[in-house]
Amino acid sequence: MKKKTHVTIYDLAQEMGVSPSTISRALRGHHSISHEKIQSIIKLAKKRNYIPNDMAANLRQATSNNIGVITTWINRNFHAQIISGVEEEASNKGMNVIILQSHDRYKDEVENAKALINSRVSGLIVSLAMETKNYDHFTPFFRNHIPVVFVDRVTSELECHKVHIDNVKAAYIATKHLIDQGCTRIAHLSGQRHRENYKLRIKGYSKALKDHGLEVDKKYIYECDTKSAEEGVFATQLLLSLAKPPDAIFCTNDTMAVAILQYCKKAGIKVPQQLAVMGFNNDPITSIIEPNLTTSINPGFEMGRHAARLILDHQRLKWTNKDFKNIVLDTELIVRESTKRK
Amino acid sequence: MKKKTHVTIYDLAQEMGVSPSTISRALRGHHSISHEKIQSIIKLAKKRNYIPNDMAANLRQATSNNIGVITTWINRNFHAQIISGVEEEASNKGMNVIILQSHDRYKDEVENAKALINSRVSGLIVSLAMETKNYDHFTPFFRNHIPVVFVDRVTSELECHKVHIDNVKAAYIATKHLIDQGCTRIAHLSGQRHRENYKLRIKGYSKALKDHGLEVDKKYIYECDTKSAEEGVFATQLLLSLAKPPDAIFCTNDTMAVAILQYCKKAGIKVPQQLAVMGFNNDPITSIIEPNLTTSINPGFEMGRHAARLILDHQRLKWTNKDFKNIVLDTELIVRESTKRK
DNA sequence: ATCAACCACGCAATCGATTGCGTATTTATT
DNA sequence: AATAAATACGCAATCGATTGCGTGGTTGAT
Repeated sequence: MKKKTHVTIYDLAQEMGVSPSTISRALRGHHSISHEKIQSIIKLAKKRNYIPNDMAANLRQATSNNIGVITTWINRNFHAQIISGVEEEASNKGMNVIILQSHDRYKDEVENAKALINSRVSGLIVSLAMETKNYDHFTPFFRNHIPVVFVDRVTSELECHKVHIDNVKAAYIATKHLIDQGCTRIAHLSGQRHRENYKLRIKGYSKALKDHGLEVDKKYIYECDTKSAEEGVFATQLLLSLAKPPDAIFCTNDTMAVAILQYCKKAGIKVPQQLAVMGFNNDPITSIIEPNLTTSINPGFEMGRHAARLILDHQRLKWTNKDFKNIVLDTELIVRESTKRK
Repeated sequence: MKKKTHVTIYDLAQEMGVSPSTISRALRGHHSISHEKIQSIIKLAKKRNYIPNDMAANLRQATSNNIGVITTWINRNFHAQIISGVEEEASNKGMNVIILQSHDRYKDEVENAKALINSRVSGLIVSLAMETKNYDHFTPFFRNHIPVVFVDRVTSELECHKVHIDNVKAAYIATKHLIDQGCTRIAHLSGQRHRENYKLRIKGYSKALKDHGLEVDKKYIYECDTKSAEEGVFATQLLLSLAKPPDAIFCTNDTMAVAILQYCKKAGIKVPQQLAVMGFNNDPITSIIEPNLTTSINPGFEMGRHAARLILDHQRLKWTNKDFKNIVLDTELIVRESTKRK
């Protein structure tokens, strides 16, 4: 006995005594099908529990209704925000979102890219892994005219859509705030410099120092690997053991900054008097930790929405591979107690 | 001019002078193709940047290599953990994860279910929306033998795979802890009772009270709608304005508990002496807020892994629709300062 | 020498929906 | 009245990979 499978338009066609084309057209409301026929076909489809097979349709149309997302860690607030934004924008246009995580590893990112191109996503949204220095795994997308959007973790080595913040400016403003509070030995816990975000933040940080007559001391810049709580504390201990320990630490994420605050509490270091601490991203924890953490808004959710919209627009408006959008979103410094010295 | 599209096995076949079948078999390492031919085909495929079209393969094989996930809010820590677990387990078996959020709305959940059945996911993982009381939108999955796994937010109205914790026990242990600390008027901020998790927690809470000679006062049980920070504070204010205000509040999530701690600080209410506060889920914030929040571990990541594994096993072992697994994971009470009265 | 068992591969159908082109019947236009 | 245009639908190819069945050619066993 043949295994019973899903009901198809052929089944409906046979039962109605019309052709499959008519069923297909009726179900999509094609104008050349009479109104009554459309109604009765819809009725029959419901009755027979007909379920359209998107795969078949997509194959035929050489498209797909899903957007691929490669992120580093889904369970980090900032990235969850991005995904949430993408999903929100995509799903109300009938698009599905396929999510893969790279765990900040190059190898995983390559695997993910391969999986997504194989499944013929109609667009790709990527937040680059920390490790990634080579971008060849994205060329199949370009070659096949599949739009790629980088969010937050972008690269200037590739020409394509980008959604990010002005990292130089954000870091400059953050650093300037510390200077304004009277800090003179400001350290910076950054990410690895080859990842542009961090390079740019170092740039903004450095520029702010120079602009205000402070020298940039390399010993004060620590390039983190994982940017984990542990690493933040480790780096802080290292910095505080210097001959001239810093009187402020500007962290490139909130996780480290919060960990430092906790460490300071244990170690009896007064924040912000002895050490001003500043984070980045505006995670929910920043307004819960005591003292509250000064940080900068990094609009993950909005980034996600914009990224998804770019994919959608790329399709809809049939952009060529030259119409690359570069969307720069606003950030904002949120001043809280961890840096208020005055 | 014909628009240039992806390279297919037909293109490769033509160039090699063999049939498409041979290409297909070679690429999948079929034994009936000679070893040298396999090698040269692989080489050619690489040279021509051949990209397999999973959609075509899936269509033919009446399967798909993606798992659908319907969650409530991606950007809530607990749910992000679940998704992360699913992705982790799925992706190293070559499966992709499609994520949709219901925002705790019934209507969205129905839409999501429809989208996922249309895209022919090979399995569905669901954490039910708060609003959902009717489960008919899942019957297409059952009818088509697509495995469905409920995680955390399960329902007893449907027979299928489930991954959750023992909510009665967890709530019992939590409540007992408060009793042990000398609390006698223990309130409970719950979710809507029709969602089983919350009903069961209310049950465990009530049982603990009764078992220890305390009466269950309905005024002390508040069923939250959104379980947001605001709602938590609102409910607390309500409870504290009672003739006999509670001396402990057991919240069904950490968000509310943390908000209450913050409120208490402002309002000058001493925690835990005047009011003991307890959360649920063990979000990262719980160990950051001061005083640290007592809570219960809710193993989201592990739940996600188990759920994905069930889908995978269901496929691999060709389970029938009767082999339903009910996985109950361990929880653990994490006692911290917010309830330590002794 | 003979029959079985492989080996290496091709043919053509198949998965389910879409769509360009063609046809036959009406309706509208001038 | 004659041509144009719209209506209502069917035929068959198509998207790209998979696979049951079939066919010659080898190898091995008895």
